Amino acid sequence: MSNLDATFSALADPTRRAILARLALGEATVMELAEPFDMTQPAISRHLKVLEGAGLITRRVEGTKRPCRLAPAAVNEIDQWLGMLRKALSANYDRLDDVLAAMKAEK
Amino acid sequence: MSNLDATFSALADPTRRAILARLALGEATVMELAEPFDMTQPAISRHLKVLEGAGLITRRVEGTKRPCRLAPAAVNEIDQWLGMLRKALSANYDRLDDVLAAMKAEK
DNA sequence: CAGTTATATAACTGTATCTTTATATAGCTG
DNA sequence: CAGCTATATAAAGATACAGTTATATAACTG
Repeated sequence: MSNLDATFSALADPTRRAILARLALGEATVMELAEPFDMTQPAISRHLKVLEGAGLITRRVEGTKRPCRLAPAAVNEIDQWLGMLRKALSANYDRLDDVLAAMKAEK
Repeated sequence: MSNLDATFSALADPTRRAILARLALGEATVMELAEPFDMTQPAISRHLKVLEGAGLITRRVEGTKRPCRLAPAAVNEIDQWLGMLRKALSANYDRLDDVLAAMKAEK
């Protein structure tokens, strides 16, 4: 599984995106992350494992707690890949034949 | 299923990302898209349906062909969501306590 | 119109994913 | 050390997904 596979499929789950949104506010432990969800702790642990595997978060050990925080690597990787699409899209936008085709398709 | 769910899970598949990469070079028909893959035509048709459902491509009718092209909507949506993470990551990077914690974690 | 081409849909199979309950581990605390 | 807290792992079930073959549709072509 390529790293992009792991990253995109990690982001495909709304619970995991919500966890990331929470971590955007700052570090949090597993219990803190689990609290807003109507879901058991093991389920959250698994989601965190997926996020960590994708390089979207890191965890450190602090006694019995495992505080999580956002990691930049995966986001950079996505950005890089999306860059290819963005570039193609803006290039297409500038091409006259594409614009005309789009207009025809709209009617 | 939120639109982000659809978009990210569409991108989680390497075949679909390859199809998008191909479309970044310009419009292509289903057969043209299927050709490089060791996979049957129905499988590709399905992938295209997923990409269309996610708003990543559009198709027009041209006789018996259905040429596909990239669509900007989904990419914009992703960019917007990733923006939240990017912002949080750069904010964290600037915070001294986070930097120190990261250094401690490294040892 | 018959045959071929381009694409879609259906039914099915195998595998992966999300969630749960039950249990294990490891640190903290009285 | 007994028991509580924070987290992880395992087994199991339900649902979703990617692929296949077989078949349908609909437009071109001679």
